[in-house]
Amino acid sequence: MGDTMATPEKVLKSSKQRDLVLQILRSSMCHPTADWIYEEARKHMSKISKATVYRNLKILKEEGKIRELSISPGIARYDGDIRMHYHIKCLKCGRVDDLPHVFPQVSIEDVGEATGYQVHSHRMEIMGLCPDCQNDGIRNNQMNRSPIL
Amino acid sequence: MGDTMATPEKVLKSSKQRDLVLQILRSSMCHPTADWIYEEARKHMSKISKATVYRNLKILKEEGKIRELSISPGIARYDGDIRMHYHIKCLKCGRVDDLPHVFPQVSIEDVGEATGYQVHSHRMEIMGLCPDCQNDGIRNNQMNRSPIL
DNA sequence: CTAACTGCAAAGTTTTTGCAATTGC
DNA sequence: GCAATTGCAAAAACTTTGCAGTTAG
Repeated sequence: MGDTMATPEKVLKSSKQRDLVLQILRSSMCHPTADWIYEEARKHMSKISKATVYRNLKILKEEGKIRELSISPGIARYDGDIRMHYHIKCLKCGRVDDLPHVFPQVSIEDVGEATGYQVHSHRMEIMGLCPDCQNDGIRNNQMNRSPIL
Repeated sequence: MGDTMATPEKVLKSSKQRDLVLQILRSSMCHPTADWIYEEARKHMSKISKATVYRNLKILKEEGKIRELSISPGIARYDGDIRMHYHIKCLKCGRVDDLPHVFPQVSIEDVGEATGYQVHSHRMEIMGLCPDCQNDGIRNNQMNRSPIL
């Protein structure tokens, strides 16, 4: 027969570690890096390993429960909010905020016709100076947030 | 201490290596990675080192002559076209194309008022399947690291 | 029971840095 | 000359993988 075998679907088990990673991501507002999540996780589960964090981020991403962002070149960041939304990023301190959902929708679908692409999704990133960085000309960036670009 | 000294501005010298990197980037249409640029550069200057490529990419970026893209999580890509334009990326093969400049402008500046940010620039990335990938096997949803490039 | 999951350590990638020699101005 | 630049190699930063032991179903 034609190889019509179903996908060798992997059956997931639950794990404390994966739950923790997801919970951290959902309750943080800073679009953190894997390393930041790892440090956070150690506070609740001291023996958790970085490999486990990376593996679970990958699984959660494939499950569609979290999103992997390309905001900083050379480093992946994660977002526990999978709803369609835009980001705004500070050029000075690297902080990334969510844009209010009311941001005007563009009719992206038209792009498909122009390019031949079959459009699935889109993302907009706006860059500038956050309120804090506009004020202090001092290099008081990063606060308690995750790493800088 | 009235440290009012002017910026210790660094005076750039020209170098064959930097010129080569810039020329490669301007004549390539594939939004390449640093490594791709390095391999390309070796074809013209066999002794060039990867460190030199990285250093020059950084300098060119700071000079504003090229742009660093965040398209693929965990790896930086570069663009020799610094004009404002959008990108469209294939979810299957990872290829990144430019969008026609006619793409409708959004009034981004309004975002400043809503967020308190001082807006400098913005970028839009649209994702989907490129014409080639729409045809062959239907194993989409891969989010792979572009095998192309 | 057994396949998924974990911690650890080792390896793989991508990017940066220290240093002596070279080069542009 | 002097500082910017280079090649090399080593280090740092980020991510994945192999393996033996553990755990959920």
